[in-house]
This record gives sequence, structure tokens and C-alpha cells, in this order.
Amino acid sequence: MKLKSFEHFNCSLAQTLSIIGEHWTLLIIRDAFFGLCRFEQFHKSLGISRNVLSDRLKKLVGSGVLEKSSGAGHAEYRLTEKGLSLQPILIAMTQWGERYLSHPDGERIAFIDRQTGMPIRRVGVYAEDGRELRGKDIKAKLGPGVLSQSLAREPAPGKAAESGLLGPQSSGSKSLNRN
Amino acid sequence: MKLKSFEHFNCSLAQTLSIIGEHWTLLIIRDAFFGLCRFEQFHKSLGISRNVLSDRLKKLVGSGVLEKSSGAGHAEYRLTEKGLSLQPILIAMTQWGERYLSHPDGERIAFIDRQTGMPIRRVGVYAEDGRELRGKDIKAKLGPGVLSQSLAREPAPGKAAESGLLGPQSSGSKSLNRN
DNA sequence: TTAATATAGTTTTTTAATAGGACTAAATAA
DNA sequence: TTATTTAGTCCTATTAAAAAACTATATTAA
Repeated sequence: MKLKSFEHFNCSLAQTLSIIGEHWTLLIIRDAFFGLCRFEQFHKSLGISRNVLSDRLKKLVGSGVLEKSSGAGHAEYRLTEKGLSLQPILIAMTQWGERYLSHPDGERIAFIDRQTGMPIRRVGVYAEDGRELRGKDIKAKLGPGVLSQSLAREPAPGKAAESGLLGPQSSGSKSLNRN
Repeated sequence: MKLKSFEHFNCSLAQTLSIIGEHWTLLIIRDAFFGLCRFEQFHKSLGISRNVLSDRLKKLVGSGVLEKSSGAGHAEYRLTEKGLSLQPILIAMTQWGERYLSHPDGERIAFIDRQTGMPIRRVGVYAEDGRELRGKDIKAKLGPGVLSQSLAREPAPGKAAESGLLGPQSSGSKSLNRN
């Protein structure tokens, strides 16, 4: 059957994954952050099949993450503002890999504040006053984008409620953590 | 052909994707953050095929993101410390979706500091002194985990250099942005 | 001008992964 | 004992990805 898409879930995470969650997509974006912009560059850098690369670039242009310019005889793909805003996600994932999948020879990559030369603060969840938050320090508050719909619509029989994605209790605010 | 795995790239992001980058995986983890812990709960919540769910749960246990306990007659899957540390990634992706894929009825989800009741600071990249950094404010510094290997090993002929993933210039520190 | 090369794809074939449903085994409840 | 719940496994049809060959266009070299 056709690969199930996440874009019909009324969930910001699921819809984000429908754009950047496909195989290869985030590595293409990563290369774009490192300055690659041409088809052959992505192909060589990643070893990705040309047909898949072609498909992914089209989708990324279509979703506004990359923009294509066919200026000087050859195509160029560059990150838009929307694409540049993925930077915290990429860095958070890289830092997680550095921490939990570390290389025996030591650190692979660190991110430096160009202005001061100091390492950046670890990407994490911080309170407005700067405290670092984790697990049950944080709760998720649902807004009208999910609540209006979940009150108005009945889920199709035999299918899981898509708003039910938010957990067993379906309204109010929930801990983003066990218990 | 077999789906190409990213785990042999010497790259923290690629290896992280080899663990959490498969179809459905991040939504399973999301549900685990919302307190779901049983096979049938994930199946119903997501509408995922049972065989795929079984496969993903096994892999997540194998990589230490979830732990399985078969205590009270039924299996339970719970986030480990390693899994809980994915929270900033999930929240950053959710916030990106809120911002760029917004729902017509308004906000879907916001994250609240339980202690103060205030919204959390947006997950982003911050300097040690608290300034928010973006694009070319940040540079990537390569460490021994990539440099020692890239000096010692020659890439296989006909294959892209895996350390070449870090862009056209292969050592020193690079901007994590175009320019 | 013609030939060679570079670039950006498309097409084709093979194989693996997913969707969906049926089935199974064990434990629990009625 | 029988029914039900739970956590899977198994099977089939279809889709997506890998790999390589091919095409079209533009640029460069002879």
C-alpha cells in the first residue's frame, strides 16, 4: 500500500515530519546549511540515488524549505527563511548524537558562537527566566487549533481519533512526560 | 535494494537519524512522552500497522530509547533517560510546525513551565550569555572524532567521502550557513 | 563548427519496506 | 469453561528506494 502520510494528522509534529521526516531529507537540508546548493553536490556528498534526490528537492521546494534558482545555466537550491529556521532542530539532533552515540576518537562537532568564539549553550528547553527544564517540568497546553475540531467532529468509526494523538485524556493541559 | 542506512556515516546527525529517523518512530516517541506505554495504545493512537509497530518498538528498545517491562501480565514501553533527552528535538519540531504550518483555528499546542505557568522560551540556539543566534552567527568546529579518521582513511573509490559530508572544505571550522 | 564534457535530471529494473488484515498464543475476566 | 484482552506474528499486495543506464541542455575545448 501507499506509504501513510502524516500530513492529515492535526498535530504540528506530525505535519512537520511530513515535510522533513522522509528518508534523506534532513541530510539534504544539513548539506544545504553547509553551503551545498547543486544537484551534483548533494548526490556526491550523500551517495543518494538521483531519482530520490530529485524527488526530495522537488518536495522541499514545494514546501518552501528550499528555493530553486536556475540562474547561471545551472540550478541552485538554497534555504529559505523557513528552511533556515530548522537550524535548532538540526543542532539538537546533532548534539543528541554527540552525547549518546559518541565516537571513540572524541568529539566530532561542536557549535561555536562566532562573535565570542565560545561554544553555544546546549539546545534545550529553557524557562523564560533561563532555568533549564526537563520532562515533567513542562506541560503541553492545547489550543483552539485542536480543541475546536475535537469538540466539533466525531472520529470516523473504526479509525483512531486523530486528535486522540494527544493522549488518553483529550483536553486541558497534559504533562509532556510520564506521570 | 535494501534501504540505505545512515549509521555508517561518521556524522552525529546521520547516526541520530538512523535511530529516530524511520517512518513512525518519532510519533511513537511522542506518544510515549504523552504517557502511552502499551502496544495497543500506540496502535490505536497512531493507526500504525501492527508489524511496523512491532519492528519500531524492538529497534527503540535495542537502541536504548525505550525500555520494555513485562511486569503485570502485559508489556510496557517507557522512555529511558536517553529517550527523555529527545524532548528538545520534539518540542523544536512541534514549534516549527506551529509557526510554519499553522492551523486556521489558531494555536494547537503550547509548552508551559509547570512551575511558573508561563510559556517556555522558544527552543532555539542561544549563546552562553543568552543572545539568540541564527544562521551564520554559528560556526561548526570539527573535532578529533571526524578529523583523525579523515586524515587516516582514504574513501573507497567511487564512493563519496563520508567525512566529505561536512562540506566542500573538509577541515577547520565552517559556517553553518550559506555565505 | 564540431566534439567533448558537465549538469540536471528521467527512466528502468530489482528488491525491500509498508499497509492491511488474518491469524496465534498467552493471560485475564466472566 | 468460555470469552476477551493483549501482544504480537504471518501473509499478500503495493509502494518506495537503490543502482545504473539513459536523455536533454548548456558550456567548453579543439
